[in-house]
Amino acid sequence: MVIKALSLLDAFTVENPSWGLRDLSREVGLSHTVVHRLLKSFVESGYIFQNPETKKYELGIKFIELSNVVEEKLQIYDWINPILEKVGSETGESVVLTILDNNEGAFVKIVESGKSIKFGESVGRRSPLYVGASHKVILAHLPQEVQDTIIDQGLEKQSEYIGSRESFSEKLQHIKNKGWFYTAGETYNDVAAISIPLFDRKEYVLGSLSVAGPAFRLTEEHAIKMLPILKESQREINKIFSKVIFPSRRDHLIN
Amino acid sequence: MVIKALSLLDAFTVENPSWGLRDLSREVGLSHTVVHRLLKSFVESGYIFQNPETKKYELGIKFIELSNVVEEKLQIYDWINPILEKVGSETGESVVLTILDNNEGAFVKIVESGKSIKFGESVGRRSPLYVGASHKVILAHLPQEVQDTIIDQGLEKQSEYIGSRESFSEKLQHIKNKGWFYTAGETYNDVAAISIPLFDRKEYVLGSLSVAGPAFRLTEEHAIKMLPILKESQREINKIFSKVIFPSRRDHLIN
DNA sequence: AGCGGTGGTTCGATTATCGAACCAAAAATG
DNA sequence: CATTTTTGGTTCGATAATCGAACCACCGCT
Repeated sequence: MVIKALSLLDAFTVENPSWGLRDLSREVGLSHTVVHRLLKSFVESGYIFQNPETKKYELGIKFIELSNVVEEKLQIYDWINPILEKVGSETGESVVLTILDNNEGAFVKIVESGKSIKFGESVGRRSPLYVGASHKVILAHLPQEVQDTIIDQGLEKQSEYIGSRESFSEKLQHIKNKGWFYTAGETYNDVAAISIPLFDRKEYVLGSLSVAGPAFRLTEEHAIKMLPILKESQREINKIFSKVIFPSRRDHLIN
Repeated sequence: MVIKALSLLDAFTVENPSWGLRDLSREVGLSHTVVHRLLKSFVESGYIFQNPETKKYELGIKFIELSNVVEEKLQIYDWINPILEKVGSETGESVVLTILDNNEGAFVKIVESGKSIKFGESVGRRSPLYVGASHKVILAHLPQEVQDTIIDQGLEKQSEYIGSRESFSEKLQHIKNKGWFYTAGETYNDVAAISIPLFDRKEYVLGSLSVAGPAFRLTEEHAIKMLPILKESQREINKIFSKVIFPSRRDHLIN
């Protein structure tokens, strides 16, 4: 079963990039013999590497190669990066491209600010749509029913992020009307961000563009000054995404 | 069989990033029903994306996420990139980091030159060790038996790259003695490159560092002037790779 | 209408997967 | 420092998923 095999890969994260056989089998809830056989296949194909000294397993360089295939296809290097970098140099803060994928938001590209205190997140981090400005601005532009089911999920798992259903729904409505969203110290105490949604050719939300930085530097007053450059970049990126179809799962969120 | 499933992914390259079901099944030599089921699992897990309009399959954004896990673990961003960028700015040409993986060399990082005519290759491209300067300089530092088997493979498949076994072996010996290698117009007519090998803590070859550019600009005379900066960077990268173990398959080439 | 192509599905024979029980060796444990 | 626990890894028969011929419906082209 391929899905079982692929679920192994999800265990390898920036925080936890290296796994022992038994630990991994416990993490994914499969017997260690199964995990061992799967890992052996992954190793043979070059997708997972076993450190010969520690015997621990980690992701192999094949992922660097394949990610480049995706990024070339998306023309990230040619078209999107320059825009993010422009925003970065004009604002002096970190710029984050978030993409909607299967009920979650994922950071797909981060342009770090040159300053010593920067946005500490890294590419590949996923979280539910109800946490963080960059994610909420996406959620706000999804259909009402999808918002409701995602709020339900949030109330079950991490109700501290939501509060009451009514206030959260109103907040989303408010975000949608404004077309952008600023938060300070919501997810992480010292982090502030301003986010603006991105759309595809059919005007469906696809992700968001954010400027993030330390809360003491990126005040709301300061962030609002960034709106013109954000809106300009939003238009440019929307134009790109009206031609290039982004390979993320969001069919079920739209129809 | 997971290996069969993973062999699908190898079909997705920069040149060929998008596949129809039937085309792909012919490419990998599996019945289309099998490929269909495998693709369905990949899609479900987010590793492959099906373009809803063309129905064609392509790699999903999960690969961008996982490649970031690898690169963070390797501290590519913190330590290796700055070195490559320094070489790039000092030489004004493209800089390429090639890694030895399973009888092949793979481009893992490329820093493009600012000039309009640049090195046209992209990350993820793999080729046998007997083609190109960056690969030959690796081959030259592998054990004699490994060299012989790889030369055998080359003579069978693409003897035009080798010529006679004796002259090729001598060339490799020569490269090893010099510790670097320059070529112009060998693999591609207009491309020249100078390469220097990289080693891990046990002094085994791990990859190579190259400066590449158009042959008319990157003459041998010009390339030799880059040797000091290349050797300095070689030392720095070796130092990094003596601490961080690179996740590439080369055990069988060394013992 | 007919042809050859596409993506996708069904179902019984086949074949790989699963996991308890098993090593040897390396860490903890007292 | 002998004992217990835990590690990565293997074996093999019962079991459950994979395989693929034959099958749709659909599309584009003569």
